[in-house]
Amino acid sequence: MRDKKKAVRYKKERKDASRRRIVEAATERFRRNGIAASGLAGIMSDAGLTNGAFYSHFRSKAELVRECVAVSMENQARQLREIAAARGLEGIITVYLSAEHRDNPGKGCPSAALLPEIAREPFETRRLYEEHLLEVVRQMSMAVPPQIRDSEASALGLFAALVGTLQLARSVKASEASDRILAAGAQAARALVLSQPDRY
Amino acid sequence: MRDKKKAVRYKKERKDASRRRIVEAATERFRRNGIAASGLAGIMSDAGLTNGAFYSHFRSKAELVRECVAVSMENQARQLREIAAARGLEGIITVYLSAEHRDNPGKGCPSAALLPEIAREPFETRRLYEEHLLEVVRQMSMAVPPQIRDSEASALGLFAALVGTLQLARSVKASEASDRILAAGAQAARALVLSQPDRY
Amino acid sequence: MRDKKKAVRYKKERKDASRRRIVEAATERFRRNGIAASGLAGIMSDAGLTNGAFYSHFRSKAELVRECVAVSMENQARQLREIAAARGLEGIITVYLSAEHRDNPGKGCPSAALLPEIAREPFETRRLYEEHLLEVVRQMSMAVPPQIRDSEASALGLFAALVGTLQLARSVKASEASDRILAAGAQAARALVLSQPDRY
Amino acid sequence: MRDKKKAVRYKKERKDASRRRIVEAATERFRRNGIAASGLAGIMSDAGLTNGAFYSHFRSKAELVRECVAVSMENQARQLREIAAARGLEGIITVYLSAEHRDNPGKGCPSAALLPEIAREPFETRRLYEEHLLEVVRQMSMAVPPQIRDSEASALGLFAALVGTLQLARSVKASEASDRILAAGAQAARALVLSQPDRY
DNA sequence: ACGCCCGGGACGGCCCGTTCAT
DNA sequence: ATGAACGGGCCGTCCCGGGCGT
Repeated sequence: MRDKKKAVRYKKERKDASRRRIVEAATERFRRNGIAASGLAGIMSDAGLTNGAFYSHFRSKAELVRECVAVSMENQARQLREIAAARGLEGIITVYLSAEHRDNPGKGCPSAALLPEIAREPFETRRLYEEHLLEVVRQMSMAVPPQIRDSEASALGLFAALVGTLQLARSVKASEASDRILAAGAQAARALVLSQPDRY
Repeated sequence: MRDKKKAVRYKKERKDASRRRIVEAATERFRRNGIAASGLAGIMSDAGLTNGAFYSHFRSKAELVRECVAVSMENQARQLREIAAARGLEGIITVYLSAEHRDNPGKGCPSAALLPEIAREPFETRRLYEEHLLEVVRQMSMAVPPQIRDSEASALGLFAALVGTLQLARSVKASEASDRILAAGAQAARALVLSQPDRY
Repeated sequence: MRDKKKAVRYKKERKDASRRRIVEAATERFRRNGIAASGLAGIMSDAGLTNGAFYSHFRSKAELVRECVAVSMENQARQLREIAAARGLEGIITVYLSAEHRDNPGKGCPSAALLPEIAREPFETRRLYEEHLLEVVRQMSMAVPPQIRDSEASALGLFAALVGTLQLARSVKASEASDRILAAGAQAARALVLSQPDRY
Repeated sequence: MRDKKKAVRYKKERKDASRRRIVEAATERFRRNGIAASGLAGIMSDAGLTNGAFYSHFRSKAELVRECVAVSMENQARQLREIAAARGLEGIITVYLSAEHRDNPGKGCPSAALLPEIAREPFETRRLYEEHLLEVVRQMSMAVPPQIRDSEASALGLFAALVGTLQLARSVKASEASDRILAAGAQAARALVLSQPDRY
């Protein structure tokens, strides 16, 4: 009995390795090229597999999308918690609105890369997104200075500003305006949540 | 001779009317369903034309996208100017973050509906977007209270916050969280640009 | 106005020619290889077109199947009427159970080639088949000798015997048993409907 | 040594049991959905096994098809013999053309369900089918009344009529015409082989 | 050595953006 | 302006092979 479990476990780990590679490749492609524009064949190829293997891991592309949303949002929540612990909201703003983040959408914030597409996904995907979004916001809200009353609302406003700023910066990339947008967004973000005792 | 000119002129007007209908239909569809997910056949059908007529108006779908970006951004700039003149930034925030705007992406802000897709478009489209974005921001910046020093940066930060907030609200639409997001975004937006008496 | 109609009419004829070629190619392939085993690409290729042209003629493969059922059954009804007029039921039996018919399913009776698949098709296809089947049987029943009381039932029984016999002969083809089956089937068919005065 | 043999024997029995379950599941699916439309995955699932186990039992789907043809035809021959022994040809006609047989193709006559597909199979499958068909016909021919001279030809004609009738009835199933077809086919079948007193 | 199931290609129907004769 | 036609891509499913483990 224990042997069987072990064996199953071992095989499961092998399969999970493939599954993880698929999810990683898909998350990268989705954020870089969009969901609709990312074909399964290309994703599977990135994962070192062929398209025929896809359906032993996922029932449909929609299921893969849900998995990618869940995984990438969880990763983001974890990263935000770490940055917040080390450098506070200032660190989050700096990292989020960095040129590196702007120039690598494939590895960056899923919200900045996918929000309009997520809004058009079926309910189940949106519900999943909301769940993880609230967790992301919660991580940020815990770093909001105590003198700001509604920390969750503040974190939400901050996150929205970050997402919007990054998208704007990406849409005008290859121009100096992009850096100005990042700077303006960072200034606005700081104004929103950094302690400004003279205002209270 | 004059008659001929007149006839040509007349025909040109008819053609322009068709072109305008195509752009209107496409703008609506792009904002509602996304660019990649909007087929030319459906757009042309909405415009009361058939498939084949498209290429006498545009060289490619990419060119249509550019035209739609330009036209919808111009419309937005005009609307913002009018709202700003009548009700100031407060009016802009209220209208932009209204439930009506959230629930009708097809008639709303092109940036909120399309930014991640625009970011993946070729350079020329992004250049065009930047041009119109700056005009939109300029309209808003003119309504920024004078005591705020860098009015353009403020307007940029405000616009980014509005766009991000609306996208978040749409991605969890039909959830009670959506209204909370709109409220939090509006609060943040007001904090960014509205008069703050204690600062005087 | 008349010119326009003419032009439209002319174009319609061109389109109908393509459509007819598609239906002919599909009917041939369906009867030869079965419906499920016949891909649209091969059918379109037979029709001298590429797969992309299919959907300007039919909304789906199912619609093509219906069209093929209707057309091939109509053809069969017409052929049976002609043979019956010239040579009576004896001619029908001889032609239907000929080696040529057995060896060319692609050009032969759709019922013999497709009945089990038709039985698994959606209702609309089966309804269509029934409609045309009754017409086929009616053509045969008109040639049933008057001394047989229920001519429609007799024609039905005859048609069933012909279909079953042809299918059996095809399933053992490449063996002398096939000819014996055709002969036995023909004998049975004649026993069913040819005038046997001593029995009444 | 003897133990080993026993173990081998035991294992062989287990393997044979698996094989039998596969054949049963496949026979059911083939007759219900057709050969081409029945996937191995579904068949193996019905048999309580997984996809990959298939190829330790059969070299290919075609081999499974042959096995299914052989087994189901043998079963049919046995059933026909039993019915003939108890109730003669009248019993065979009644049972074969019953509503129950029409409505349960998955458990019924393989010829009625599969003949056109069998006709398209490679030579070896058709040879196998012929072999078993002749046995089926022999069982029926033994019940043909002695006053009919060529009992095998009569049985062949009868079987063809039964098969054709059942297929027609199935192709218009859920229509009132279906029962009429069964009745007409039964009448024809009886006319072919049952005692005709006025001939004595 | 039977069974599990991941994986490989190929192809299925359908739809896309684009062209061109009318 | 029409819409048939093109060619290629989409997601999904097929049959089959083979490495691993009981």
